[in-house]
Amino acid sequence: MTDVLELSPVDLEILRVLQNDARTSNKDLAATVGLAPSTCLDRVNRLREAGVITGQRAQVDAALLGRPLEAFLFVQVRPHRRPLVERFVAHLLGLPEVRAVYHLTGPDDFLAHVATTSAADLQRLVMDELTSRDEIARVHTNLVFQQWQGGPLLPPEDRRRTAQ
Amino acid sequence: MTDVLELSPVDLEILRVLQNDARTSNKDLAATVGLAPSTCLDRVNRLREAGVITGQRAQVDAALLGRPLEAFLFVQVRPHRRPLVERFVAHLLGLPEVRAVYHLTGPDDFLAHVATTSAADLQRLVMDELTSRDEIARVHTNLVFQQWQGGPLLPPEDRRRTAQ
DNA sequence: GGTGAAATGAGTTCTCT
DNA sequence: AGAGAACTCATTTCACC
Repeated sequence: MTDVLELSPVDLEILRVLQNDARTSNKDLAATVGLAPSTCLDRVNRLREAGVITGQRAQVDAALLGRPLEAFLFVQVRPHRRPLVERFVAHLLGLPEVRAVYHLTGPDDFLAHVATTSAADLQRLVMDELTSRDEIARVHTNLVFQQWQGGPLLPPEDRRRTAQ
Repeated sequence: MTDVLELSPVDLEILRVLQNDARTSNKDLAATVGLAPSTCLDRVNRLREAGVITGQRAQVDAALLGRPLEAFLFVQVRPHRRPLVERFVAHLLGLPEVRAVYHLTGPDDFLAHVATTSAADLQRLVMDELTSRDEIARVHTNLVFQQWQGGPLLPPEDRRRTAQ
């Protein structure tokens, strides 16, 4: 848990591989980065303990799960005070449609990424779960046409993107 | 690759567990969902082949990697035509700061989630990589104060959130 | 579809460098 | 910090229900 993290080139390679596929076996990972499996396992464990790797989650196809309509909701919370805001965020995170919530600067305080079954479901979400609440001043809704994920996140000095 | 996916309660349990931790061992997963390991492995493979599970990525702490300042960039692309838009998105995805890109409805066409090293780095990103391009009409920048991830994404009929 | 045993292969520990 | 052997345990296959 040091503030100044020393990440060797090998660590960066590990982070790159695991951000592409978190289920890469330790044996394969070791071969890719040029270490013995035992040594490689050690480095991965260090990265976990240091908090650099925070978790690994399976990603799912929202449309195949019956949620083909995604949207971003821009929400203005009226008295922008902490207790109200915390309860509002907790409420959002309890909804099955919510993929992520962001607290932002700017005129709209919160941004929620949601995945809904239909336009009717989206309308219900906005009206019954958001605008019906006292603390919600305004909600703007924008649909998601398409989305892309960036490559692995790496420290600034190691700018190189690999082919894969 | 069927259009109508039949997801049993066991499949949903599997999706829930793997969205929490994609490295859950097949043995543990089988025990959790109440199947023999061999059967469980079969179901997970089916979910992969059906495209329901699209991948699994390690998540990293952007701040610990030296990127403590995250932001959303709202970008208006001027002639909103396909070839221009595709090159613009490809350019964005090639930048090491970009975590995700979304094509949206509304006045701002694109939304980019970025992780930068500093305000100066963010300024450079906006000015040198975005506003300097001919097709970019406008960029609005909002900083991210805090962010939260929603729970596992599940089909609409199975609304229940588990305790975790 | 589900199971359990058997074979294969990986994860993990330990000692040594 | 890294390596390699040895041990342990999980993954995967297959014949059967």
